[in-house]
Amino acid sequence: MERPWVLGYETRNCTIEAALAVVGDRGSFLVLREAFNGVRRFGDMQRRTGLPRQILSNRLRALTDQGLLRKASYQEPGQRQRSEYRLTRKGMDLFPVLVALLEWGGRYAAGPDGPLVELQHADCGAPVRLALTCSAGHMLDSAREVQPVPGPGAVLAARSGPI
Amino acid sequence: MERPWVLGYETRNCTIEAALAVVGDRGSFLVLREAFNGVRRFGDMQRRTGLPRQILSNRLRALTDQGLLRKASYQEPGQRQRSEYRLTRKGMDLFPVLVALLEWGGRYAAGPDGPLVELQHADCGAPVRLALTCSAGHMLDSAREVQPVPGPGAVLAARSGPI
DNA sequence: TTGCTAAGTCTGTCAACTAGACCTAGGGTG
DNA sequence: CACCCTAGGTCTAGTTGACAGACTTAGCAA
Repeated sequence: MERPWVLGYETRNCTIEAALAVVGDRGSFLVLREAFNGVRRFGDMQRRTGLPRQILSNRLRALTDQGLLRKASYQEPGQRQRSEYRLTRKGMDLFPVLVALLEWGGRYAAGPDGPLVELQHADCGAPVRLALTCSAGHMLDSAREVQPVPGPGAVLAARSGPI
Repeated sequence: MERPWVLGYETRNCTIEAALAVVGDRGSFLVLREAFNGVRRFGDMQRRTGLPRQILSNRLRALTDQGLLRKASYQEPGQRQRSEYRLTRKGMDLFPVLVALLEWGGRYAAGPDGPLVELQHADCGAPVRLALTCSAGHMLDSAREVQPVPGPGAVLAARSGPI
């Protein structure tokens, strides 16, 4: 059997791993999900994610430190000043990850009633989808049509023993 | 400030949450990353993910139980029969999630040298991208152009107190 | 002065992760 | 035969992290 080429390369500095270091836990995903739903306040986040307050606090701080969220102040009439959390551009750019999870969950893990939330194009109201395409304009239906190749950051492994 | 409509609805049975219940941890993502790279064997997975053997064992079993991987046997000449793990269709359909993470990581978390792996369309060799589109054919550039609306599974919350 | 609320922090318990040693089955070697 | 080698695990002990629930804080209102 032919071995995949990646086995000859280092794994260090993988971009997926770097991304997972920022959002690689359930809590962060739930927080981001709510942020994309427009939820901004601590208490609302807590009710909707079901996370313990401390975990939520940690996640919000971590996501803010990483620049995915930005802490802002708001004040309702007759209330003191409070904080809310808003997505930054960096955070918003994670949207495709959430959409991909939503689509997969809808296909394989949904309840009988269908999804709780659907996504519409704000301009035209049509449903939003993720599409895998190539820059030559072809649509890809499956991971099988994709070939991983070494990128510019690929480093040959110091081979210890036979590969 | 207007409150987001989701606050009036239940959070139960969210499809994102259901998806996260299957793959919502770092280990599972790393295993899937390697599976998409073509890695199939326990030892190779262990070296490349850096996961402790026990965690890897747990994740492989969990992903197999969930039907994302399938355990198969292989035998090299002069070797005893061993096991390998291959992606099922259900597992392969998670590919967009990994691609989304890869793209985000490439933009915001990559090292100076660029990505380790690039994705090519197997047929034409052009680089593969994930695109957010609507079914009317528009391309969306940002999460801001997306409007979440209640889906068929949305359930109004039993309101306790003012919303 | 007391109470209310949002947004936290503190504490104790329990589950999960981690490192590292150990085990096992089949084949090769002396 | 007796022994070693390897892939693919399991076992154990120690540490970290998640969780539930109580407590704290700041500002406004009665």
